[in-house]
Amino acid sequence: MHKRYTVQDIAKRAGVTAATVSMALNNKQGVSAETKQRIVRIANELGYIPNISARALVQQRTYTLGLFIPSSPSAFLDSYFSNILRGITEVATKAGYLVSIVYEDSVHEHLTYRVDGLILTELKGRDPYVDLFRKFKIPFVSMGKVNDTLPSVDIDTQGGIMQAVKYLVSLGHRKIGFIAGPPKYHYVVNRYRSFKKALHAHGLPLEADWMSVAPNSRAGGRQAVVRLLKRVRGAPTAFLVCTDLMTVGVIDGLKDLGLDVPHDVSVIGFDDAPYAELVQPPLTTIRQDVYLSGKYAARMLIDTLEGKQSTVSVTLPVRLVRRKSTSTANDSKIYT
Amino acid sequence: MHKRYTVQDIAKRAGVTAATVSMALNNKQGVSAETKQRIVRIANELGYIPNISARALVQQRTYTLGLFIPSSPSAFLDSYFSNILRGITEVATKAGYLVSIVYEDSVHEHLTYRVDGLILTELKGRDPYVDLFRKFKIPFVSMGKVNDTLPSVDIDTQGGIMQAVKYLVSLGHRKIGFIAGPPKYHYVVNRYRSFKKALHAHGLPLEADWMSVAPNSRAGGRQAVVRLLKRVRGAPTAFLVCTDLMTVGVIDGLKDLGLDVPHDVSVIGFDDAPYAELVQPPLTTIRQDVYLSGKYAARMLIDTLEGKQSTVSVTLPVRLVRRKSTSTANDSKIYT
DNA sequence: TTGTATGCGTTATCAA
DNA sequence: TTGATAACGCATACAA
Repeated sequence: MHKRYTVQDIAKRAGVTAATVSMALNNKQGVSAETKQRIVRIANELGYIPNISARALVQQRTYTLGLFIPSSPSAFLDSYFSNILRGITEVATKAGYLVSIVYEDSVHEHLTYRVDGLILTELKGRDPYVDLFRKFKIPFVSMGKVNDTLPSVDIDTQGGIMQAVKYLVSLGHRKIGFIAGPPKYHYVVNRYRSFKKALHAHGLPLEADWMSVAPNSRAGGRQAVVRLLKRVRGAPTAFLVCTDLMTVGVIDGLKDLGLDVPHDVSVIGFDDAPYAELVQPPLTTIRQDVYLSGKYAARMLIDTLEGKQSTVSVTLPVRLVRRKSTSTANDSKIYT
Repeated sequence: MHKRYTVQDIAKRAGVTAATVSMALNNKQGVSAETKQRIVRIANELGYIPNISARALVQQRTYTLGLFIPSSPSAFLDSYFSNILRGITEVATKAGYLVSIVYEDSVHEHLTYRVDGLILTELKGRDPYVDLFRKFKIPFVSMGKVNDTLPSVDIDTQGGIMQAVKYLVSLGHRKIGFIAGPPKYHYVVNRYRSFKKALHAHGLPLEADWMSVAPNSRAGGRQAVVRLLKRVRGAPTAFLVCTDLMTVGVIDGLKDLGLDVPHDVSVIGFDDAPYAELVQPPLTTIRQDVYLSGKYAARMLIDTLEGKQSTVSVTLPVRLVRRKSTSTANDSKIYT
């Protein structure tokens, strides 16, 4: 690249000093309109770009946001991170921030001097990192609520699951089971709790037997539903499943047992992953807009970094997408 | 965070000067073993972490790698970026580098002072950015070969497609068509060229009519195959498709025409996207290891940044994954 | 083998 | 409203 101009270069040409240039370019008060105009013009002509490192050094800030990702993210298979990253990066860029990836393994190296704040994903129940970040006083926003005091971007899990259960009830289902992922994750227990509330709201029974836990994977879903149906009599005619990924496995498992989706059993997933409409049958699922979540998270984090008043938490809407994995209740087959 | 120690702090405690500390910590020659040992010990005790901004300022380097992503990446639906990012970040972190995301829209802001080098994805035919980066003298490694002189990490497209065609031939197919994505992308023309070569190697005819171009999307695949089969007589019994995503659409389109995959027509995809084994039928496809590609790219870029001898390009193997979208040739239906 | 001096480019403080 | 000066933390050239 040709030459990298500095405030000095601009100062010289504008017949002022570097300090004035700095003030002018940063819209500080105390610079006359004319000189400011002149300085800005010269800066543009020269294609001046400030040296972030120098600014960072004096201001003790890096102007970069970190996206914190657990080492073995369970959501890696789908496009969760692509989307969240796009949302974050879009608003961060506009605000002059860079977005960096921080993996669990390397938190310590990056904690100091590399990022001004973090956006946290896939938090676990008692997450040691939350404590670490608080101790280090590094600002963060969590994707998914941790507790009521910590800043977070959450989705309306409750509302989404309420829609799903309501829809199942409208199809005649009264016995609804739940297939859960690992309960160490916040989002998993949130989804389960919401499920319980939704059942209650509809006056439906909650049978402990109708719940099954497994890893968040296709194999997990399969295994969970097979185990459940083998041990239970008077089984559910419908299942709410923790994630779309597990839902695919649940459909496998049902098929193993000679049960057809949606003819014999209805299933509803969560997330609306890209493959949700690709699989057979296309999944009825609760869609969340991860891209939008990313934008909110970045906005909130940047606001707090810049000392602006920021909402401590937002809850974004979700909506039920009706596809082919659900139909009217049909007890005949299950009861044999 | 408690206190951030500097080289000064260490120097004071070690009874030496900051310069010596710097040299010791960076393994430069000219520091006695004892003092070096002492300095290192103190640094560890204090939990010293160097201030990257200060270092960057003096060395004119940022110690961050940029992953350059087009604004509307066609591969966004699948986990391409998640995987590549993971590969890049793993090796970058170990080498002390941070990885940042650079979107097309914001290249200019980030070009200077924010990244030391770039890893390029989804390059187009005459990519203006390549010229820009060369003009700015910013080192880069491209995912997918641009030309013979520019550093790149590529996959053995030729080998993979050869395997695929060979497999189809072994199943009795002699009339093989090709469904292509937008020819502005390098990878698309690479795949098509390899296809032509593979046909030639097996003495198979290449009919211009058996090729169809469409956007890299599910709808694109569907549309491409339907158009092709409507205008052509004596149609192919098998298709090679540019991406798994389009392959899903091709299967849709075939079904529209009353054709079953794999009974009537065989199809082979490319990439082995996460959903490749989730769809019906599970796709036979050419698998590439994007994660590994990311690791190589990061390694190469860091080597060049640090002045080490680096390979200008590597070609990683791919392999044919046989699933259910292919079977023995069956002309009966098509010919009616 | 170690110390001294200097500069990287910016912002901030204070004086003019 | 502007200028002079210092400081951020580190690395390096050169002197001791």
